[in-house]
Amino acid sequence: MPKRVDHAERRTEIAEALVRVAGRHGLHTVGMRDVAAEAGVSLRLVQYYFETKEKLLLFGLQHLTERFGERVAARLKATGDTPGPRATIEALLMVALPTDEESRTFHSVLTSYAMLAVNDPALAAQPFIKDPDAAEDTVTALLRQAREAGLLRPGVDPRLEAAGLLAMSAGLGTGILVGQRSPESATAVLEHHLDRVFQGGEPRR
Amino acid sequence: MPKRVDHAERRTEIAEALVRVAGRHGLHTVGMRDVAAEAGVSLRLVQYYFETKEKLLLFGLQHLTERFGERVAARLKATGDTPGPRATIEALLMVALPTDEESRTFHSVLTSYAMLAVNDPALAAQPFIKDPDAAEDTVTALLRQAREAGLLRPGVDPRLEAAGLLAMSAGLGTGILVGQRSPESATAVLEHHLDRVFQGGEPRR
DNA sequence: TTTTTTACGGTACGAACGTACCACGAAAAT
DNA sequence: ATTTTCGTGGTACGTTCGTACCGTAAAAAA
Repeated sequence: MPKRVDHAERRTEIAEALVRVAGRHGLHTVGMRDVAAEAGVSLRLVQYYFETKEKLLLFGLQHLTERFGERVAARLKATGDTPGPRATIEALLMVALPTDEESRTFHSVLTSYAMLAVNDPALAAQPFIKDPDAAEDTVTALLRQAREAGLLRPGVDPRLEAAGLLAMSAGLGTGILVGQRSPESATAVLEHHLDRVFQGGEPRR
Repeated sequence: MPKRVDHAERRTEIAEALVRVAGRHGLHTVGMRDVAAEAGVSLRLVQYYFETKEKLLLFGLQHLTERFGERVAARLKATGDTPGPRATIEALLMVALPTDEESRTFHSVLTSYAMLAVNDPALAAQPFIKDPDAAEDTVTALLRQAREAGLLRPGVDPRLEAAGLLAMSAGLGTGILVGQRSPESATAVLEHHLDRVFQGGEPRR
């Protein structure tokens, strides 16, 4: 009974199954059969929608970065009503931290992809965050805006600071993932750093 | 002609072969046969010295973290003669950056291990840096020492700052690895951040 | 000197993997 | 009404992987 099927939708479902099993057992363990089982379809179907495993992996990465981008955007809009550049930046950095199960999956699978990409040109060609430097540009813009409002300490270079902030957040994320650090201590570190970037404010304890 | 052989030495040789092929083709691709070929021994020998792949992987991680620790220590001693806490910290953060081939391998293989450890209890039990928080402790001590010498800006918490610094360095490292950032820009970011942690000094450009 | 380890080679086995092939009912196109 | 295309299942093939088994020369122990 082949009623016409939306390929894009099916591919998305399968890609999400891929991400789920990758989050549970590690990206290196997932085979097409696992993806098929997780998606509740036959192995043949996975083959049908993605001819090869490489293509499935590639699409999975694309999908994951998109989802992540959406998550960030959503978080931004949610915090956007009560602005203040610092709060916005804080929110931006926090979504990257693996606090709940979903963000843990994001972080670990995305990082696994990154490690694959180190020796795989096809994956390396794909960006790991929607428009690679979009996040950096956003934070940079936010910092510039803050500087013009006189909220920044003198001597802070928005571009360099943005890069540092993002890198720190990523590094802290990995730390949480491997259990070296708790989410709370990670946010404390971030908070403390932001205290050193932004002018005045709270004597925080 | 079985002249008595130093097991520890052989195991080390094999482990280094493992690290080399992991660095070249990715940790996920290495099989026992690859390791054997790279080490110039037979598959049987790898089996002989490490009964199982899991044990080989485990030992490989241990060995890698040791090598990394030694590398850091060496760099520290090299910079130790011309002290100044800032120079020392800078050196410490720089060794973690994947600039040459060797450090690229360190970073990528170690990070791959970290991703494996996320869903593998046996690996998760092993630390990824010699004495997990040794680096953090060192940097913290250095910062305290700097503070007492009046070199730090006020309000800097040594412990939190150390954690942030290390996380930033790790994050920048990954950025370099995947080609999102050049080593030069990474050091620029680090430098800029240190400028904001340490008192006075250079008007830098 | 006989016996037991030690260090090592070769090879085969069972499982799992990605992929290719064959089949088939139903809808769309002709 | 016939033919083509689409969505899907099943299954088998070739490869590779980790591991286990068998054998054996030489050194150490007896």
